[in-house]
Amino acid sequence: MPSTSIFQIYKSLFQHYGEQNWWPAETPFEVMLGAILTQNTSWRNVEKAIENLKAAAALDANTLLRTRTEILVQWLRPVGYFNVKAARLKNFCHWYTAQGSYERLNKLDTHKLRDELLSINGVGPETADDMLLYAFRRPVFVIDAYTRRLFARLGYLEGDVSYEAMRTWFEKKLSHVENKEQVFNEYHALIVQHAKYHCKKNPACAGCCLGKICKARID
DNA sequence: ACCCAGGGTCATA
DNA sequence: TATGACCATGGG
Repeated sequence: MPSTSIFQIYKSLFQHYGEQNWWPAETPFEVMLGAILTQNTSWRNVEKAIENLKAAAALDANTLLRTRTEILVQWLRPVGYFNVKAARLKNFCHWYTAQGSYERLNKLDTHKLRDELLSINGVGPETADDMLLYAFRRPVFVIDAYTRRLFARLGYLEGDVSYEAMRTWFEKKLSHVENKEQVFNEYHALIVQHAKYHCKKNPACAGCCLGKICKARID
């Protein structure tokens, strides 16, 4: 286990990349739709689909529920898996409207809200945590493939530990920090940013995903 | 031509 | 519980 703290890695990433200002969306509802649409899909493609929904003035639960699946699928085409995701969006909208409103949902404690989100077919642990962190501003640490890969390469964890085990591990390591919600928000975004723009563009980073930062300040 | 992208569900053993 | 198949467009 490397000696550098998990919080120190955060500080290094933040110093290197700066604030990420996630999630790129205008409303909590848009955050939640985007979280489903970006499943195993590049954000660039999600933006196109969101644009289609906005152009059709269909970025709300009731309109989406009224929209015929054949039409919705056309709007979702750029994200891939459009048949699957059209069904998942409708599942989500059914749940969302049944809950009444965002304000009402936001009254639930984080554990209860997480269970509710996970009960929706098409919302798994990572998508639920995206929603909790970026739509409901709860201090939940999101685990994604980049997080697994990075911290496995740095020698902190095995890459195949369960989602829950890894999430609680991070939350424990960061249990002392102030403004947890804000730190978790930036941390996840920074990990994605790092994976997208550093590892691939820095050949020297081939074996160590934290690249220059890792060699200069962490290892 | 191949691989990956801000995953999740379902059938099978 | 643990794999594998499947979903499907767009960019490198």
